[in-house]
Amino acid sequence: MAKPTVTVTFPVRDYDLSATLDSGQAFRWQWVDHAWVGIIGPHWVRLKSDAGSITAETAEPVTDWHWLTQYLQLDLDLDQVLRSFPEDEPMRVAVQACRGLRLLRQDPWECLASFILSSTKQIVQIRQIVSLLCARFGEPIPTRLHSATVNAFPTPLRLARASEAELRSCKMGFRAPYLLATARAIADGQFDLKALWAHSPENARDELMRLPGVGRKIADCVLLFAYGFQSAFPVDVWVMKALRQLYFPRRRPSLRRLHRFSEQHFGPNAGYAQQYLFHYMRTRAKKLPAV
DNA sequence: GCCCAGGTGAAGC
DNA sequence: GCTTCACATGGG
Repeated sequence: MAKPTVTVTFPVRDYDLSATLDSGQAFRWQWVDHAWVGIIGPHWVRLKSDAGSITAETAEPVTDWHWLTQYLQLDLDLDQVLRSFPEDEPMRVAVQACRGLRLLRQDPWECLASFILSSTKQIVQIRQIVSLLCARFGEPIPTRLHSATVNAFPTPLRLARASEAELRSCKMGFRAPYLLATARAIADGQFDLKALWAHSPENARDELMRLPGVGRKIADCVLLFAYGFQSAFPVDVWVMKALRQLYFPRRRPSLRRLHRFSEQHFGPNAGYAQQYLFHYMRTRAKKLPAV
């Protein structure tokens, strides 16, 4: 067993850390003094990225870094994923625009709760809501920051004990009853997030969609960003725009049609392709406000 | 003021 | 099956 340390460096290839942590998968990462600062489970962590490596710094000595390598998916062969994409012009452009973008492997509960809060919200606002929720209900955890206290993501049990009004005070509006009911279902043991690991993607999706406030899109996000079902293909407003503009320029296909198209067209790593399309559309929109 | 945001659920056909 | 609407809140 390795000696406990507070820092570690991993060699990486084709890993765009900023694109990955800032692409609307996770909502707690902050860019502070040329580094990404965030919370993974009970760990506060600061990440710096160089040409061929990622360096992590924690608050307390660590022997087993699996929680981090798993979260960042450092063992994934990105080339193999990119090679599985369809060879068409839209995918070439999207990959070229953000090569090195990765999918994270997040905690299912945090991912589920965060995306329940995401509906018809901009990413900056989702961040704000999640931040308020953690500050108000999350357990304090050790940090190397002197300026602020840092909290873990609140447990289902803690949120289950909250009132709807308390949740609404975190600016989540009409999403409050959904989050509360979902937290209670999980805290009660009526719903078992761990059991989903054994399911097929389709069954796991059906299960997730039984939860209040969880429809097809949010279920697909959880399948993709937490459970690692890489065929899951969340279709939000940006991906819908991407598919319509890039693949159906002068028609207006239904959402159902787009789902069928995504299943047939993008292959076993469709979810990865989706994230490239999503990020491409968003960054392009930022650079070219007219389009 | 307006329109939009990593949507969902209920109600109407 | 589909379409329409309400639902809070804040950014541009």
